Amino acid sequence: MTVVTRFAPSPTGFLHIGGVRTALFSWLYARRHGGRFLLRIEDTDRERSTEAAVQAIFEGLEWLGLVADAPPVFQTRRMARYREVIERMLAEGTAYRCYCTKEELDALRAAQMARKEKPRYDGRWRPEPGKTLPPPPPGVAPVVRFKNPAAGRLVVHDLIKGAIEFDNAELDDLIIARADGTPTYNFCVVVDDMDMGITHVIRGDDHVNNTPRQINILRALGAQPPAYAHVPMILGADGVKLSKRHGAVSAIEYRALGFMPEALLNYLVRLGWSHGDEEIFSRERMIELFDLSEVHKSPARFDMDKAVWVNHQYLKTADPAIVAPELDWHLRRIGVDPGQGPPLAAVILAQRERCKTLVEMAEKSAFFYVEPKAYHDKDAAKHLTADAAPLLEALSARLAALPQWTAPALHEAVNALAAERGVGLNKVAQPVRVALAGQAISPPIDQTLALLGRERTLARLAAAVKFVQNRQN
RNA sequence: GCUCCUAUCGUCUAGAGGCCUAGGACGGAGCCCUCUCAAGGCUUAAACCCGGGUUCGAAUCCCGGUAGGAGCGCCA
Repeated sequence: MTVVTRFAPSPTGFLHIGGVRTALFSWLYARRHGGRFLLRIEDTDRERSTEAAVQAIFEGLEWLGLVADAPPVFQTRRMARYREVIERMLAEGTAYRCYCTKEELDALRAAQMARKEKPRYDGRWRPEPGKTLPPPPPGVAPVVRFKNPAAGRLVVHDLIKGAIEFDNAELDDLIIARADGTPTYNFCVVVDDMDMGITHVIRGDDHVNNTPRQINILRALGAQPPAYAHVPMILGADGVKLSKRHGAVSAIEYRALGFMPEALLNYLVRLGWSHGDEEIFSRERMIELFDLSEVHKSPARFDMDKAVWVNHQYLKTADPAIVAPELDWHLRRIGVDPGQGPPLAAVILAQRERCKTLVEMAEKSAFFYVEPKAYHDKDAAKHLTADAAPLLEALSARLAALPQWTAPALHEAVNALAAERGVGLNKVAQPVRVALAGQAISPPIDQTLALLGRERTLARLAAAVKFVQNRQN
């Protein structure tokens, strides 16, 4: 049997990071078993679903590389099919019409709560042998309810949580079609999973309580229920359900925060899953090792510090050709055109040890492409001093005459100057840093010079000398 | 209230009855290295929710508490 998994978000907002993790698990499981991963847009809630949200889902999944193996299924385009199945169930007696009004139902619920019972439909329109139903009241459009088995137990063999038992008596007759004829969530899910040939439903564990109902509907339809795996949700740092007030919850926000897609995936896969002491997993390695049976049953908290650490591991080791497009995106985002200046790959190699995120890398690398707006106050005060000016001038003259503009030659030139003047290397390097980068932070000075190029270097050294002189007057 | 789920350092986790004096990672503290910022190396503090049982032996199995979470919609 070929494994078929699916990710089924509802387009009512952004692509939630918790959703990304279940999508990742579904994707990995399919890949691991040579199966197929499908995408389904659950847009039956016309009120809240938006086209923008659909686009956000596509965009997020594409950035992360969690691509489906077939075009997405939209539930709103399957209404005819749902109606057909409802008619069939009505005809077969596994569903029935219920003429209760919302007001009646609200009153029922309130009464049950007052009696400290679990609120549930009392079955007043449920047909039973020997039971006489009241005549349908005029003017009430009926809903359709599923006729759930009244007795017996049902056990869900969850691939993550193990056996979970439910009493059918606990499950009431849920509505599968509204008064206006449109189908409801639990019903659509069942029909879609059946029609799409889903073999493994991997979803958030807020759905465990829906599972026995869905299995019962599937059985009523004569279909073989898929295997289920309910993954625990992701909590914020404070242990409360991850929400907007925790900062970034939308997957795409992590791009803006400076994450590499592979790093985000790596961090996410380690939340609730592990393989011994390994921390870093390439896509291939995840696919090779991932297994639902090793997914934790308990929820995990999102730890931004660790996520950033993982990101740094990727920046440090990834092929610069992979990082370059992302850095390009971030530089342009802050108004820097990396077209004129050193190749991005070379800058990445020089910067990646000291940058944990692409935001940081872009900020620290902008000076290779544009003039620093101003000197960092404290750094200028400390390093662009009267003592430093002559050193900058001397270095400038030396560099202007340097035959080879290469890191080793530049290294030699700077060292020689410091030695001749009898000062430590830092006495030269630090003022040069501020002159070139605007602040006392940059890659090793020889690399910085090599990347910046002769023309820009000489111009900025001259400007720094002028800056010192102006301040003295 | 009812149903269902969960429980190892601050956080993510290893742990399948003796290998546990509970291991790793992030973060913290300290030291070393060093032209800045980093990176790196070394050292260190830090946890089995509680109570019963089973067993020669329990973080691991069972029961009961406690705490947290999810669900109980003509939402998905």
